[in-house]
Amino acid sequence: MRRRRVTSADVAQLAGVSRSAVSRTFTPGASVSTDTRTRVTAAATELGYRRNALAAGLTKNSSDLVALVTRDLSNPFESHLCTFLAANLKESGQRPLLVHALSETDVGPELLDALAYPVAGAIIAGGSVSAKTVTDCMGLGIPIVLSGRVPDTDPVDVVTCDNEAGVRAAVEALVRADHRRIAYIGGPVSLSSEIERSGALQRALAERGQQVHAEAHGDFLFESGYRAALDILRGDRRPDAIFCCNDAMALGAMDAARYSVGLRVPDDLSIVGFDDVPMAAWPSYQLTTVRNPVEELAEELVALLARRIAAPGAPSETRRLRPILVRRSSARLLPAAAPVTAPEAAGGG
Amino acid sequence: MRRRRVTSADVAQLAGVSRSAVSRTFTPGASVSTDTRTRVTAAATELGYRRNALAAGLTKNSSDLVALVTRDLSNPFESHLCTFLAANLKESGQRPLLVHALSETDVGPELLDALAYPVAGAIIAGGSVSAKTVTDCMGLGIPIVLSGRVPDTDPVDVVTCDNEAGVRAAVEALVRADHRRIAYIGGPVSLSSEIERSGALQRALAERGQQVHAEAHGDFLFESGYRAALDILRGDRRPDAIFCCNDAMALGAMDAARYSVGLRVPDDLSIVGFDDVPMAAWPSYQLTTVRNPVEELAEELVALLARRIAAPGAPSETRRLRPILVRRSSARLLPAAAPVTAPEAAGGG
DNA sequence: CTGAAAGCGCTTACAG
DNA sequence: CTGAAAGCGCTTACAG
Repeated sequence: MRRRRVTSADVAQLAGVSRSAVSRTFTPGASVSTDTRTRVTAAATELGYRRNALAAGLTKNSSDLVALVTRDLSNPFESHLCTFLAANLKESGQRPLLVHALSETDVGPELLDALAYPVAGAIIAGGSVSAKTVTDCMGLGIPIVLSGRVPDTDPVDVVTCDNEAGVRAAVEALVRADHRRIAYIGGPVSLSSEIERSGALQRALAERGQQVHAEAHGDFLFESGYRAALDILRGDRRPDAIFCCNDAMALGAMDAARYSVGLRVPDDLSIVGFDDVPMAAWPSYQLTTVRNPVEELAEELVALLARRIAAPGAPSETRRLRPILVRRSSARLLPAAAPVTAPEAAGGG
Repeated sequence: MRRRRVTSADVAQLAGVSRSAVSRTFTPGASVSTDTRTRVTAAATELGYRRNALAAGLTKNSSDLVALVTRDLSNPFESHLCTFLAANLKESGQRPLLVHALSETDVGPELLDALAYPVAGAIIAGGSVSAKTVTDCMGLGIPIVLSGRVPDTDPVDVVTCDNEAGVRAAVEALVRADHRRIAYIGGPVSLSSEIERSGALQRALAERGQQVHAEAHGDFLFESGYRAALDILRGDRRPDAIFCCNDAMALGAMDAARYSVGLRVPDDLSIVGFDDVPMAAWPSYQLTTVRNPVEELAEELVALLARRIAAPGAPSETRRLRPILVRRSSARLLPAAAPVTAPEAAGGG
């Protein structure tokens, strides 16, 4: 029972105007008389006219579609980010075309495939992007902004958090509370967030005459944090703190410490995460963590994309958002020197 | 530096064939000679040709786009479902156009808006749909399938789990283990999953000569489960078990019981959830829950949509998936009568 | 401000 | 199997 779609010609006829007039009525900023606009609007309502975005896009060779690339929506940080991205995109009159990437190391294939649609741009919310993919997109004139991942090669717009400052704040708080054997659970070694955070950890510790006490790697998921913690905690030289590259692994590590090794957190072992996903605040965990400002991240990504669309030639930009150390009971820390919620307190050194 | 898009005409010229031939080469099942196909493919590769999905869709008045309607991707069940939906859609050659609904009670406005694109259909993964919205979509000839929500009016395709059987299995296990004061934490009273599960709970208890011991309602989020549990547990007549309409609230309830009221779970209080989200299996919770088969749900939704697209006139269908009671340590239960993982064990009464 | 006309890139009967 | 031609529904110079 698929009715013939009502077109601008139908509306034009009913309103007694040309199709151009109909088009103009629905194009913000176009010049139409009030009278025409009124009649067109009335006719459109009566007929239930809905502009065909496909046809509009064809003509303009662009659309209100934005490729939203994700890797794993089951990852709480990623899904949280996508919620905010969806809201922000809607607000700016754009629609997310969801691109589900398979490979952790390059979302290229799926992204390129999605470019069958003349998307206005692409936002990489999850997964990584190879230098080649960035080049390809730029060659095709597709604006692209990345969340969190800093590719070492091509210049591209990125919004990420200031990992150095975040890690530094965590280390400072741990060391000040006399932690001397700080272990690390990292993510996949090729990812920029892992590279930046582990590097920052080494530097921050070195400045304080320490070094990473033990290290293991996971895949950013709970289970891998659990296993990594077991590896670390079963060695002879037990750490007094574990810093984790993200919250999901930190939660896993905490469960391993408590339920498999029988340690008290934070009395026997402090645990610190990174991101501040909703679960970090749950009573069972009360995870001390570096808050990755996800709401701001979403806003900036959409804003940066808009800027890039408006000015394709502008120099690329990397925006670093201020993280905040959120003190909860999973780490044995001294009282904060300054109110932790004040913006100054977020700074590193 | 937006290059002119390479079109089928460019490919046709290079290959020395007509545009029709190019189109046929990229249309599965169309008749093209091997020779033509080879030359077209070569030319397309050389030029970096990418079929313009917008133009293709315009002609066919349909597309490979499927509206994927969500309400809150921060909800673990919903995001988990979307992960699988994205994978299944990709497999069937479709692309999700992400529609972010604002209202819990009717995703209509955003969905209708998204129909500016000639989507092949719509999948409602989150949020509810009003009868009017269903009618509107059917009037527009847009196939629509719902996850979990059973609208009381219009006939529409639905995939949901057998709530009656799931709740019954949980109640049976609780009662068999001598629970006599079973409380309930429900979701928003207008949602079909709430209606079905609370109804099933009452019936299952009534058959065993019991009734709901106490009741409170939340919004399916952790915090609301926490608060609802406090309400229930602070009354004089303390329950010996709480059955929750979904896992997120069950986890909140467990934390409230343990950390705010000081109860031992399951010694003082059994807690049972519904869904089996990943966190339910975490050592801190070990939540006994009714598993909502999310992977199968995603598969069936995509399959049902495909069927509906192929046969628009077929009678509408409601598929109920078999839930399974997953026994973990949050509820004091007797050993399962039969192997819990065997399909027969999922049955209700 | 307005309309006639061309064009966006593809697909699909149609005729061969 | 193949190509010429019409058409999908809209937008955009262009001329008025």
